[in-house]
Amino acid sequence: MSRRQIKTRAEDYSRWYQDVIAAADMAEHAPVRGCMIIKPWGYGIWERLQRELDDRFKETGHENAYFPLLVPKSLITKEEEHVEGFAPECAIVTHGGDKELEEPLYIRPTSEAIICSTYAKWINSWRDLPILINQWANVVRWEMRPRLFLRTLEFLWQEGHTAHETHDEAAEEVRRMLDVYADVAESVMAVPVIKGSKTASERFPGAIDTTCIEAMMQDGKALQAGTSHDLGQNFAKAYDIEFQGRDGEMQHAWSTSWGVSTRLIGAIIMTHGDDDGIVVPPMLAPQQAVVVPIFKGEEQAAEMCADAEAIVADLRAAGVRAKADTRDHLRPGAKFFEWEKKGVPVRVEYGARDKASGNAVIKRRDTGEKMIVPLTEVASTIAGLMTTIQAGMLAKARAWRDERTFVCDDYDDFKSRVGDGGFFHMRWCGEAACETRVKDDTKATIRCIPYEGDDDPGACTICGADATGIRPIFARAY
RNA sequence: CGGGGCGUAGCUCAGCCUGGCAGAGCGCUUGCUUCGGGAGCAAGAGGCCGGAGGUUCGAAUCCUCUCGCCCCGACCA
Repeated sequence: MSRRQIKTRAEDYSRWYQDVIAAADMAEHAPVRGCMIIKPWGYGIWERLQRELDDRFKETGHENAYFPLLVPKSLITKEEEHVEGFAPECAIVTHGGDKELEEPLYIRPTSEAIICSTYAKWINSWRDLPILINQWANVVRWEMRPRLFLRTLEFLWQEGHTAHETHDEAAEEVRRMLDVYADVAESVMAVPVIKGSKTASERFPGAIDTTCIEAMMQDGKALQAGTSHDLGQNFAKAYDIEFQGRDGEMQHAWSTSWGVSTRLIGAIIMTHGDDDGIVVPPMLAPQQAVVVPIFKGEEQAAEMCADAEAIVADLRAAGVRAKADTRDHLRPGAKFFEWEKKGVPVRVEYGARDKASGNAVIKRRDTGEKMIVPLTEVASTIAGLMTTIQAGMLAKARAWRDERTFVCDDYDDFKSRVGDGGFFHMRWCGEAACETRVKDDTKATIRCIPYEGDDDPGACTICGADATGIRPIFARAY
């Protein structure tokens, strides 16, 4: 029957993840450990995602710019916490041509250093603020355990860097961009997320507040899908971003930074994929519909392929990204499997039988549902399906997550269950000691303290001391 | 960095223990037949057996060194 190339999720989740990427032809390992070659199907998804993000950045008043890859060591080391946080994972260039450099150059692990030091030159007056800039870039972090898309040494991302006159403005920016991320995650990627703040121990090095969106993967583990940082005046002080205020006094600017990366593709895979491959949400699918003509012999091939192209033209006119798979060295079944592994939202089958009846067969990737539709209605049906599927995927993912989200008041119960995955809302006294204890006991961490929820004061589930506010989410994470 | 495993065809691997012509499946090329869920047959192409050194008449196989990768643990978008 079917020749399975993909381990099932139940057999080996981690293997499934890798198999799915290979089967969908999205990416492969590069010669350098931890580096990734992103192939057209994977990159196509990234391009769609970039566009959705970039449009929203522009709508919220940001402009794109580009800062260099190489950063002098002296600049990197200015912000103390920042250095400590990133130094262990920096790649450093020591030679230029055949000469050893006098000052080593860091390959950016993130661009606060180069951007903030530049802002210092750009900003003199309160009239120069705010500065709202984003850049699309690659960064390098020498990670120990790479995984395609989720954690690679080099990855693609965007990083927004803004500077403001007041802390209120900066804080507003931090939340505005977090909202943008949450919107893209849910309405574009169909990945439900929870917005919240990190605890001190999980904060970006140098930030006073790190906000994040957290998603739950199908194995119940959490994935940080985006972050937006309130940097306070820490970087302004380290990099001398000073301006003369409305009152004539010199003061330090308030800065923010925020980013999402190609990791989001990993989130899509682990949120929507099934044992047959990935399932790409319609808004991100490089092809939303593929028409497979079915034919016998050369004459019929020409005829059915022409008809298939006509269906594609209808689909495009209806705003659907579509193509016909007219390759003649593959039989229809092989094509069906190929596009299924790639996660194309809808497949159209069209052969002599359909031609005779004036219909086409439509198959949904997300539900597997097959329907027979009159030719004249194929384009409009599929155009409608795009929104149906998109919404269905989000609803399904949300239901999955909610089923694995628990309110827990018994630490022993938590310890015995957290290994199976899921989000656990427990009361927390706010002490780092309790976080550490949870991590030592279970490898789980506080993923975030959500913004939405009810204050629920009581006893800290871990130590029994007083706990106030919204319950944090404890979970194992990627 | 600790523990474990692996480097042989594009891919997955067998062969190694016990030294003696370089192998299989998949993929690829060509042809014919096929074509509504991963096609069949036939003929082909494809190799510095990770690298270096050693033992030997002879090394993919034995020995030494080296490089690289994968998996499991300590860091992370």
